Amino acid sequence: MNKPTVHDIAKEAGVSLATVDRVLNARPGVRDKTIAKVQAAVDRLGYVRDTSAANLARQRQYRFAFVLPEGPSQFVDTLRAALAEASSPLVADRLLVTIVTIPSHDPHAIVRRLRSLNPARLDGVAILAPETPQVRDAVDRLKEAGLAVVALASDLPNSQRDYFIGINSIAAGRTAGLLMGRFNAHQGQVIAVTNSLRSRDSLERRLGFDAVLSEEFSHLEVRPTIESYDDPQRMEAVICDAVARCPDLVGIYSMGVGNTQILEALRRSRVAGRPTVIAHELTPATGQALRTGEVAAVITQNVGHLVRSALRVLRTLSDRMPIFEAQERIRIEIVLRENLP
Amino acid sequence: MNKPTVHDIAKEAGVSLATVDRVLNARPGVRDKTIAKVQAAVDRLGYVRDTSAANLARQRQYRFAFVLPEGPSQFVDTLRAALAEASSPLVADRLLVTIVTIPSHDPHAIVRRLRSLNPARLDGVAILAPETPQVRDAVDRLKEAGLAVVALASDLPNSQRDYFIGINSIAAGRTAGLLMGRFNAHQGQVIAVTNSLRSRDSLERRLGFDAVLSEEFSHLEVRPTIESYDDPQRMEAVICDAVARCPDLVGIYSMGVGNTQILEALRRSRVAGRPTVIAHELTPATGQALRTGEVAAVITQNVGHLVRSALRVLRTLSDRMPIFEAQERIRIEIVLRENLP
DNA sequence: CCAGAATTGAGGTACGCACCTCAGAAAATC
DNA sequence: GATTTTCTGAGGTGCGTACCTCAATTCTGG
Repeated sequence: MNKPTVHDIAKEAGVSLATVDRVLNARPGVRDKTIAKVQAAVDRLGYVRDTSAANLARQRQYRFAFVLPEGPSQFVDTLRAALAEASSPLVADRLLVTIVTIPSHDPHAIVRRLRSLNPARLDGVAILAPETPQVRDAVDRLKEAGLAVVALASDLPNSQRDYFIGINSIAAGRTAGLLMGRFNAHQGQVIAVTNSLRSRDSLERRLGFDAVLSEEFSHLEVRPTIESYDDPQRMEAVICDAVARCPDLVGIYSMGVGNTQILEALRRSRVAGRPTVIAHELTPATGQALRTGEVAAVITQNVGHLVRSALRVLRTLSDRMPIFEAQERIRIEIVLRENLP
Repeated sequence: MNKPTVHDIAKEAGVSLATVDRVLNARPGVRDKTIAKVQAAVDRLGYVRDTSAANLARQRQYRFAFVLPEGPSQFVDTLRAALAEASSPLVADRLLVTIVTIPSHDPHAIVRRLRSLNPARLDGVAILAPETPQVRDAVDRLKEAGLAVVALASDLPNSQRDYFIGINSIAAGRTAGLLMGRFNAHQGQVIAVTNSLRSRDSLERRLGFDAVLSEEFSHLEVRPTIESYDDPQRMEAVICDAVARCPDLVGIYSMGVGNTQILEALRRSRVAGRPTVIAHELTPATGQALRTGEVAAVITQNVGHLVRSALRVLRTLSDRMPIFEAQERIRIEIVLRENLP
C-alpha cells in the first residue's frame, strides 16, 4: 500500500538492513546470490529510493560550474539571466552553481581558466566554448578527474564530454533554409552573414542552409558568406556593399552573433523590397525586430530549457543514473512575430 | 559558508529552535516582535528551507489527479504517454499521480466523474475538458474543497482554476495564419477544417487565423469552416467536395482533431498543385506527414513541457508558494520537416 | 577438519526539518 | 501585587536513507 522502504526490502528479501544497504549502494562484500535476492525483493515491492531522504542522509551537494564566454553577447547574456533565474529554487535542492567567465577568443586563456577549476571542489561542469584542441584536452582532464562534463549550446564532439545540451546546428541551418525558400517564391539572391566561419556552429548552419536551398529552392542564389570578424563597422560596410551589389536581393541569413549590427546596417542601406531576414537566437534585439517586421523569423533554442536541462543532466550524471534522453532533447524553435513568447 | 539551518537561525535570532519553527511554519503563539527577529535572521543568513528534509519530516505526499478525455485522440494519447514517462522520477519525489478518464462529450458524465473525486485524498487536479457551465461548477467545487486546480491545454477561463497551462489559441491561430500567408505568395483560396467549432479552442484558432489573413494577406480568401462532427466519413466527403469546389485551392488549415482523416481525404482527392497544409498538434500522424511533405507546418505545444509544468505548478500551489511564471509559459511551437524533434 | 577469508547481522549515529509536550518566563489584566 | 493569559525554551521523536563498527556466521581451500 504505502511506499516500501529499505526495511520492507530487508524483510521481503530475508536479509538485514545492512545488506540491503550494501546492495543498494553497490558496496562490496555481498555474494551474487544475495544481491539477486535483494534485487528481486526490490522489483517485487517496486521500491524506489526516496531521493529526499537519500540526499539528506548523504549530505549531498551538487557543485557545478558553468563556464561561459565573457564579453557582450546577447545570447550569453540571456543564458546568464536564465541561469540566475533557475538558481533560486536550486539552493533548496542542494545545488551549488558557480559561473566561470572565460575570454571569448584566446584558447590558451580558456584552458588556463579551465585548469584553475579544482576538481575536488566540483561535481560537474557545463562548458560553452569554441572547440579547439586545447579545450578538448582541458575537457578530457576534467573527465579524468572524475567530473561530469556537458557541452552547452555548442558541442565539443571530439572530447570526452558526457553529453551535449543544445541543438544540431546543421538541422538549425536547414530549418532556416527551408523557411527562406518557402518565404520567397520568386527568384533572387540571398546573402548569409556571420561573425566568423571559423566557428563550427556558423559553418554547420551554413552547410544545412545551403543544402536545403540547393536541394529544393534552386531559384534562390546564395552568395558567399560575409564575415565581419567582430567588427561592427566592418559588418556595416560589408553589408551595405553586398546589398548594393545584389540587384534582386530577397533574403538575408544571419548565422551568428551581430544581429544588431546587421539590422542597423539594413536600416541605413534602405534595401528595396524588404528582403526576408532570418536570424539565429532570440534576444531582446531580434525579438524587437520580429515585432517591427524587420526580421521574418528567428531560429532559436530555449535558453531556459538549456540551463535546466544542463542542470538535470549534470545531476543525473553525478548520481550515475541513466539520462532520460527524450526529456533532454532541446528543440529547434522557430519564432515568428505571432508566436513570440 | 555552509547552508544555514534552523539551528543557525535560532542562534542568530537569539531565540529557541521551537520559536524558529513556529515562525517558519506560521504556527500561532509568537509575538510580532519575535517574528520580526526571526525573519531578520532568516534574511541575514539567507536561510532557505531544505525541501528534501522538510518533505521527509512532514511525510508529505503530493496526490494529484489528471483528468483526461477518453477515446481515440492522438493528442491525448501523446499526453498520456508524456505523463507516463514523467512519472518514473515522480515516485522518488513523493508525487502520486492518478489518471482519471472522462467521456469526451457528455458534460453531465464529466461532472459526475469530477464529483466522484475525493478531495480529502487529493491535493490537486489538472483538467483537460471542454468548458461548460457544469464543468465550471465542478471546478469551483474542487477549489472550495481546498484543492489546487489547473486547466490543461484548454483553458477554463471563467472558473476558479488557479492556473492555465497551455498556449493561447488565438495566438496559435495567428501563427498558422502568418505561415499560411508567407508560404503562399499567390492568390487563391484557403479552407479551414475542424471537428467542431463548438470547441472554444477551434473557434479561437479560427479567429486568429482569419485576423492575420485579412490584415496582411488579402490575396488569400478563407472559406467558411468545414466541420466534421467526429465523423470520418463525413469529413472525407466534405473535404473532397470543398476541394472540388475550389478552383485554385492553395491552403488547408486543420484546426483540431481529425488530421489523419483530412490527410486521407487529400490523398484520395488528388488536389492539383499541392495545397499548403497547416495543422495543429504534433502527433505520429502529423509528424509523418511533415516528413513526406503532405503537411507544410504543424503548430503545436510540447506535451512533455505541458505535463511537467502542470506537475510543477500543482506542487507549487499545494505548497502555497509563488509560481515562477516565465518557466511555466508554454511556447507555441512551429514544426517543419527540418526541425522535427 | 580447520584456519583464514568472505559475508552477513545488529545496532548505532547523523542529516535537516516538522511537530509535540510541558514547564517556566514574560506580559497583560484586574 | 496577584492572577490570568500569552509567549518562549528545552527537550524529545520520527521521517527514510547513508554510512559506520564490531561481532557472528558462513564459506573456502588446503
